[in-house]
Amino acid sequence: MIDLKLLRENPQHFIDGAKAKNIKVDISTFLDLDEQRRLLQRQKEDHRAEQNRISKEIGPQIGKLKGQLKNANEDEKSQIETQLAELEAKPSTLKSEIQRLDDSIAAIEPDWNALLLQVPQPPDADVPKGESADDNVQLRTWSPEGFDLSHTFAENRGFEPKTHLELVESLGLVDFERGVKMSGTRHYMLTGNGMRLQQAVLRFAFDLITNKYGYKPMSVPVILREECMVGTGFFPTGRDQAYHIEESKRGSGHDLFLAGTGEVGLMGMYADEILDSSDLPIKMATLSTCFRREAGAAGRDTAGLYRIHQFEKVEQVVICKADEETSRQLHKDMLSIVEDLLQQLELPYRLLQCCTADLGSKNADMIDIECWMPGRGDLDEQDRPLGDWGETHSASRLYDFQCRRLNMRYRDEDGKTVFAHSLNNTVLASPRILIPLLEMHQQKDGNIRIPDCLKPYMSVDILEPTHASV
RNA sequence: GGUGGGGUGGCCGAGCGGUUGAAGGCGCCGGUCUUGAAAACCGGUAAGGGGUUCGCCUCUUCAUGGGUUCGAAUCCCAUCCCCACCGCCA
Repeated sequence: MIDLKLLRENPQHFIDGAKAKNIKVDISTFLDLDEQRRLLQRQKEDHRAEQNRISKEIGPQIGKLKGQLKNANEDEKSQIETQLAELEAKPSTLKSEIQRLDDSIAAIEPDWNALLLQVPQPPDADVPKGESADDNVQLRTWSPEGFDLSHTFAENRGFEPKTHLELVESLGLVDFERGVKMSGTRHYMLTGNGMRLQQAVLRFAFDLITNKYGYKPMSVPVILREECMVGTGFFPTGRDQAYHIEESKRGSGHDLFLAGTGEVGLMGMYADEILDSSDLPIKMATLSTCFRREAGAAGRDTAGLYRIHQFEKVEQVVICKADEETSRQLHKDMLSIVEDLLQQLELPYRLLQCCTADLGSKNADMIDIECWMPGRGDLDEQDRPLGDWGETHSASRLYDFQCRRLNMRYRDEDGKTVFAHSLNNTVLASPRILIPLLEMHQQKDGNIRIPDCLKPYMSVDILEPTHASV
């Protein structure tokens, strides 16, 4: 959520921000509603103040009279009752007026609130303007020794690469058919060494972030209440991307949603809390199953492990003090952890500065990391893919946007409560990471070399075409 | 699923129709004492919204939403959540 005061002071900044992000939200209607709401509220409060004043004045009188009433004779009784009726009638016009104002406010509030939740965080000034993901800016690339990104895979390695689809088939690493049989399109099963490799790479990533970089290991719920989804900024905009469990329709409690990322649980855990500032920055990592409906992606990346409904992800989240320098530095730190990881995995990657149009509603700034995937991209004359970058990581910098929505604060030196800043980044998501891992480490004979960093986590050094079920 | 008990400030906890925004304690801040610290003692210490001549003023908030009442933390209804025991069960 954006800062309402800032919006009132400088609406143009938010109008421009939404426009840069290609997000449609009617800010001028919101401001009208906001003005009306404030006016009504002020009137109501004036009436309330008056009512409270009267109430304080007549309260003790009523109490006294009621006491007298008990041991009064008939004449006195009727006199006292008249006085009581007079006193009790005093606030009645105020009451009905307050009721009327309340009703008016209640009529405005839902629209007011819905619009406020839709106002996106404006992109930072140093984020490049753009119309689509095509305008993202490459910051730098890295590739392991002996792999020159200006040449094709074949030129580097001396043989034509197979795609990950071909590799998982020949090596028996994935069973797509049965995954689809049970759950439908975009489902899969990792089998044998496929599952071993995924477990290895996840565990390697989790150990790296928690042991080497000191992030606190956490488990999180992935079935969450709507408040968590709204609080983290995934709702209302991304509502159709989440699986919805309609528990309320079964007469029990409330609805639940499946999280698309561990971030929801890691951030939601501190909702409505005032954190101890000496605990900041809080650095946490979780390994969780992620669920995405991929609504609107029909027809895109339908084959293979790239775009699927269920996957595993190691996620890093940082909650820090509300200081731009601090959160910018932490953002860089989080990216460098991923660079360390990908370098150990010996996977070529590039850093992409996302342009304004690609940021989504919650981010002030986002940097994606893409790995080189030889099996992706346009096809050559032989109908073989030329290779392409594929997104594997996304590092978000959000200022206080999430913490505001989650009502997550800390106390600063002066004892004032301040909304914290939050950041998050992928550490590693699988099976998507298996695509570059398999494609880049394939050998001429079709086997897969296991990089050194994964060897402690694997029972084999090389993946060979053994029987799929082993 | 059944029965019972609960949800109060940063935390613990009292209050069960009227100066209760809320006793008491812990924590935190300031002071006295001390060479310094601790202890002890004294004082202060909620959040959010609106307005402001930036001194303050004002409204809301005791799980949430309704209701009763001149007046609700306190009574009634609904919902959510937590705990205990029993049943079932991975």
